Amino acid sequence: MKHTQTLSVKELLNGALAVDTPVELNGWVKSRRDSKAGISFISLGDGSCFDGIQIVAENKLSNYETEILRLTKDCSINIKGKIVPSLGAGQKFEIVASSIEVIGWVENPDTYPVSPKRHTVEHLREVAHLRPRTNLIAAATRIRNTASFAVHEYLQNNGFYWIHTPLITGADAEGAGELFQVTNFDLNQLPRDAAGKIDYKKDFFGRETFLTVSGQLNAEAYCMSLSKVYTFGPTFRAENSNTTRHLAEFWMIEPEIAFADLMDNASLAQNLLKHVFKAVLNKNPDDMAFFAEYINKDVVTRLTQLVNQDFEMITYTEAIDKLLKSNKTFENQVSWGIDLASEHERWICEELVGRPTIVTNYPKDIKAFYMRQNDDGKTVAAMDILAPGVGEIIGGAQREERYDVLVKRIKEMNVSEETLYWYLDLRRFGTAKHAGFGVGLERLVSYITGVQNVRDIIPFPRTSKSANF
RNA sequence: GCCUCAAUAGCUCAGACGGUUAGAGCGACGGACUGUUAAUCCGCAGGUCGUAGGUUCGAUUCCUACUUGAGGCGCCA
Repeated sequence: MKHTQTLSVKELLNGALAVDTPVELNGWVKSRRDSKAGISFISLGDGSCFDGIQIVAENKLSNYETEILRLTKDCSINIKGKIVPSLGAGQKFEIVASSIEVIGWVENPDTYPVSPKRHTVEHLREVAHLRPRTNLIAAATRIRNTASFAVHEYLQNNGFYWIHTPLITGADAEGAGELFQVTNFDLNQLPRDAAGKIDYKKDFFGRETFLTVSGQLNAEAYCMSLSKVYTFGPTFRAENSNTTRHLAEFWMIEPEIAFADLMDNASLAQNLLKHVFKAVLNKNPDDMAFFAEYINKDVVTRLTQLVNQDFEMITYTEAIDKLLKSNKTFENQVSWGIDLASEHERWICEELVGRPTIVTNYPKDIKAFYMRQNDDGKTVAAMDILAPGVGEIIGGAQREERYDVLVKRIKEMNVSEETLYWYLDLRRFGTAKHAGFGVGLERLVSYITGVQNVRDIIPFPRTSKSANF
């Protein structure tokens, strides 16, 4: 039976144990400072929170000369000692060690890729298995966790059911981007039919299949029974996108609400985002302070303001009007009917509005087949939420619930009616107006933290020509 | 997919009309000092200048191709 408790750094720093209580803890050395007076200070981290706890190691420890003085960043150690009020500034509590056991040394600290200095994110991506040991990636990871949990929390508290939609899909016609094909064919010996075409009847699923680009269509089926549903999982796009805001594999949150229109949709999106912002501000103040100090000084103030402020709403037509009157020259010419280019979106949310902006009612010709046609015959009930610095973090719409209108759109836009028969069935049997949207988790966390590249928000980024680790 | 830029020490970067021994900061290592906090100060080691060709008496420097990385655009979340 152990006499001591093993606690996390977070618990200890929060004062979970009374002074003088014996304690045991495990973690990794963040830094070590020696005094020739015969005392070393080890900052120990275990990832439970941003800060490390200070370990005081005196030279009377049996392995002081042989081991303690050789500790470098990220050596793993076990400490037994007791918690005491700190004599130094900077922390309330510290641990006086009665024993320190080295669990794992760091080989060749001179070439260790995450040495105790600032590194570029580009370098850290090349050592993605070691980068969680940096303050930057650890903080982003904790915030990603808070944001994810807060999404579930908000939706669950508001009557939504989490639907586990499939990752493998036969629907290749969602128009949301290029797909990764899923097959167990031997690619060197593809079975052919009489016409010489690849015979997918012989493939695992007996048809062509792909990784999903969105759970939306499947979620809509469940929405037409459970009323308020959402998906939250990985999504795949085989676009050869080379930007700071695209990944081939990313996580998306897609709520879908029945008997709801575009305004209900926008309101849900806004409340969901505000809840997530609030949760991060409450649960990760230390991590956010780090981003404010090293990445973008505005990240905390802007989130704080947003929590208490409604997002700006503007129609596409109004946006075009403002762009035309802006007296600014854009690379891409502005006229009603164009798809907004990045420079236009940036101008709208960064310069015109200065905070996240909901743009609604886009021309139907630049949007997906399932979006509900407005009475003007020219626009659809779509919405994008644009965030300064990141661009589109949410895309959504009220869905076309009228069978005839939907069929007409499918034909006009050359979408495969055959593979979508089941989707059309939803309009034939008890259809109802409904709406939903997709939030890119990485873009959301990128906006929250100010970290510019989504490759640094997801643990192991997958992009074109890059799937290491 | 298109365009642009980059590749020199473990990391971040300088550098040279093409010409002996290629520099700095950080990190590592050694020392001084200190209840220290990204400590401070002193010192030491560390390089096939991305790969393959070409031009040249001579290329890390110029040219070409390739590889890798980054950024912008498009597509979107």
